Amino acid sequence: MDKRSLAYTLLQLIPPGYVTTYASLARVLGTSPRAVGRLMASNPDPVIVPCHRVVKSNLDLGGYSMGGPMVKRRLLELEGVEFDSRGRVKRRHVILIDKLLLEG
DNA sequence: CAGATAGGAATGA
DNA sequence: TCATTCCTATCTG
Repeated sequence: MDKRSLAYTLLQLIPPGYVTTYASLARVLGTSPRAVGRLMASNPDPVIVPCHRVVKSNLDLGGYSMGGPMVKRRLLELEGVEFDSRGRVKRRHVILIDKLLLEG
């Protein structure tokens, strides 16, 4: 299984109202966070893949191709994700998927 | 090979 | 907490 497919599969484990981080995905994939960003940026199916549920490790939004970060934030808010006054995702919405796999 | 990226971690204040 | 600095994997030319 190539890393791109695996990344997509992992994203499907993140339910609406939650997000994960580039670093967390990168640890599972065995690559770098930047490479994960690459995978998303060159995403052929940005609608099928919920790539808006991936944010930076410091809980900043990160980038988004389809309309910019503003659109990304709207999508997350629609799913129930809350932001603080500085535009960061609140902690209770964050799922570190690599830790999830370790505990499970 | 050189440059650019939807990032991260260590460091210092 | 913030800004600075350096690092990484992958893509493009």
